[in-house]
Amino acid sequence: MTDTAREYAQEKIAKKDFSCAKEYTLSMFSGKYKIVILYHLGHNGTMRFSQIQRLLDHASHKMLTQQLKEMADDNLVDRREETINNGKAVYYSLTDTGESLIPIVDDMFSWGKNRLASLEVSSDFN
Amino acid sequence: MTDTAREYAQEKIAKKDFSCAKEYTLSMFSGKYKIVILYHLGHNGTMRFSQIQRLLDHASHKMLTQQLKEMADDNLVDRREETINNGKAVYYSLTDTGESLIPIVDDMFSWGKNRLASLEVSSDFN
DNA sequence: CCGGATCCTCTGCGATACTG
DNA sequence: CAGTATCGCAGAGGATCCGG
Repeated sequence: MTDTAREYAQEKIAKKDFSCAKEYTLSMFSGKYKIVILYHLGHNGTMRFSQIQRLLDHASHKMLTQQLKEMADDNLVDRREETINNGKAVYYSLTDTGESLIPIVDDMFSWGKNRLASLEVSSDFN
Repeated sequence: MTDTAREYAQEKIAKKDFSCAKEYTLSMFSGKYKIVILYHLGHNGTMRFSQIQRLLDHASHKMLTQQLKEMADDNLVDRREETINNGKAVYYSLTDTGESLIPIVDDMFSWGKNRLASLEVSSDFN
């Protein structure tokens, strides 16, 4: 994102002003794809960059790198780089902090699935 | 938002394609201020437009109307309009569907508060 | 295979002004 | 008071190229 809300919360925290719980919380989630990334890492464990990219076929290379970098800065994901003979392989996994978000992420998606299911049922009457 | 993700999910659903649980779920939350609005409506009950606006002092009039309209379209909030002698008063409250999100919203914020608290502690060592 | 830098396009969103 | 319409710009984000 390089989102304004994100920067706003980070500045306050940098100044030891912790009176921004809502802004802060949102800044953890609000990035494009972040929740989906958390979800996949939570359920698949460690993944390479290219694996994540394959799962998010709408996300551009740039966006993905950006989001993952932010999440690493926020200590939600771990980034481990390995150099192979020809190139490099980068592995991402959840930190403990990232893991602690998984229940919430799961709740969000199961809420969504339920809601979609009820929409689907009521659409039978069209 | 008039967000692309939101439109994407809505189009699929309009075409009776329900294979977009993640996109759909995110499109419910991802608007600017939506989570905070949910939070306040969940904890304060029915509120007038101007009351909500006072709580979100960073949100412009335009954005608030827009977000509230989207949430009403998504059936997360109820909109009740009353005409007073001089002008009009608009009351917003959560629908049952909106209510069903409150536990998740609460979890999000309490997660954020915990996380902030631990950041605060570790900053004592600077 | 991955990430960063540059360029260029498109859009989110604020400001303003107008309706009821 | 609440919502809509128009305009304008900063910034998000895609495409592409390069460097490791």
